[in-house]
Amino acid sequence: MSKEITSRSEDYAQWYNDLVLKGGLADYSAVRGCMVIKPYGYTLWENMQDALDKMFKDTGHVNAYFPLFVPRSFLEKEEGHAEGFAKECAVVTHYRLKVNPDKKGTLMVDPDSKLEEELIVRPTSEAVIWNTYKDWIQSYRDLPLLINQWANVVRWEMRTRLFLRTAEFLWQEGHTAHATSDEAIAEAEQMLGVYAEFAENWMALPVIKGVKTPNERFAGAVETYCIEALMQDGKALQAGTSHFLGQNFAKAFDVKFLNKENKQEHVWATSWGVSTRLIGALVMAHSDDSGLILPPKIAPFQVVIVPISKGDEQKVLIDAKVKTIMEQLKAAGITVKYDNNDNARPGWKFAEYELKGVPVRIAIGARDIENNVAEVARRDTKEKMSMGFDGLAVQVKKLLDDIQQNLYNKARTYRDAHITPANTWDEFKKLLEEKGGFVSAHWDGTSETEDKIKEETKATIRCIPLNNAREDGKCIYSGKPSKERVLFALAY
RNA sequence: CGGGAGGUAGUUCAGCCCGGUAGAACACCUGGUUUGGGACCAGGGGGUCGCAGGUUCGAAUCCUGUCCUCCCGACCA
Repeated sequence: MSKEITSRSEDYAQWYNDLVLKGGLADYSAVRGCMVIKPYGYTLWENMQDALDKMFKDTGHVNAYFPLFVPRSFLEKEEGHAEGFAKECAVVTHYRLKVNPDKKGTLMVDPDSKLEEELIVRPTSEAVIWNTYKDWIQSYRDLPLLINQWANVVRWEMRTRLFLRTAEFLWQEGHTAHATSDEAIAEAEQMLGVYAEFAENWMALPVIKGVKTPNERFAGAVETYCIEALMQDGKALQAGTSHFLGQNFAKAFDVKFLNKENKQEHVWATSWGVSTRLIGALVMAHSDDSGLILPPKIAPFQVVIVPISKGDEQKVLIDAKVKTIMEQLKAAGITVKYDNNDNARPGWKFAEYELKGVPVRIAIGARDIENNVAEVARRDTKEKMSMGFDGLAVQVKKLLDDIQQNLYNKARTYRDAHITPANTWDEFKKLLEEKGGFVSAHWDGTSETEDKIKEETKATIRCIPLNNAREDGKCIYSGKPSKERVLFALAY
């Protein structure tokens, strides 16, 4: 099998696919638009889940699970929401198959099993959840309701890409209900902060926090907050969103509570989510032409040990030495894999674990045992160093921290170098075409202008950064007055 | 959903134009030699040629339909 990775500079799309496939994260599947997440990729996702889940719980949330199917009538209730998702829903219309009488050995939909009301495979769970919340919320004492669910959702996209846009994907969706608007807005902002912290501290992925323009807003939301990341090809990727839903869903599903003054009020809502798309972001942000580079904090395993042995006697010696090293590393909280598979030689394994992005590789041969050192290689810089066996865990721990920090710094430097102000329309177009990245420019605040710019350049407003500096200027396109700059970019 | 390319062994692909017994490399299995950056020798196993029709004495190859994948576009809270 070819293990060569397409060069990033030659064909970015192919480079990305190679990374995912050859890095062992996922495979294409025989089912339209869906993918198989392999154990290595799923372990990565589990590590991400663990970190996020802890952050959710630390901010007072609990997990629950709601049904996969949404009756059509539920989805219809919030109009904007319904329209936004209508075009990409998988619909269950029948509940039974039967043997095809005209053709033995094949099955057909039993026409007698037609459902009176279609069931939609959830593209998101607001509808089902708000229908439930109606029964759970009666008084202000029931609020706030802070619930998250880990689930799969289905969106029938026309064109799919591994992790970035698949027909079915895994995610978490938080759905909260509050007594006041302020409290709900604070919740939406808090969760955006959680996402940003996760992206930066765990994934080593610098992100920009901001709000979406009305055009890019979630269907049914009053305000959509987002974190935007920059990929190595200069395109932006929406990495997570948090929505202030106002009272839209409360009104659509008639969710009211009795306040302290004994008056009925509609509750205020938020929803927020991140998905396996984050894995795509990770892949595109940190990898090189040798393969993936995974941040130590979420890597499926942080260290791989490769033995280099000549003959069975050495093998026994090395196995014994590695055993003590592994105990040392594990005691320090480091996850480690020992690959003493006989089939592959060291050189093959070196290349393989580089493809998989394992942060640190330790090679140990008889020579090393004699000298009381191990050869330690870091994936991010490919630098090799010698480390004594004594206190190895402490040094490796330090190295892992260093790699985590270095990945962030590198991505941050690249990102910061790719936020460029543009003051004229020509400059704006030139920047998008030649340099890529975020272009910071004045915008007159209208959807019409936003649409026109998209039509002419394919660039969209990624976000209006939070805490944006006020600055008087003129719209890059229409020349009308503007009070602040917004970030444009080509996006995934 | 439009345009393009494809689907043949576990993987990557050749064979198709011009119909005539199913191929290569890598991977896998056995034995041996090896092991510090993708080892070598010898032997071996493995494919209803995506699926369904049609043409033909005969179809991986020609025709029609269909499903799936990739790339570009449209679409994408």
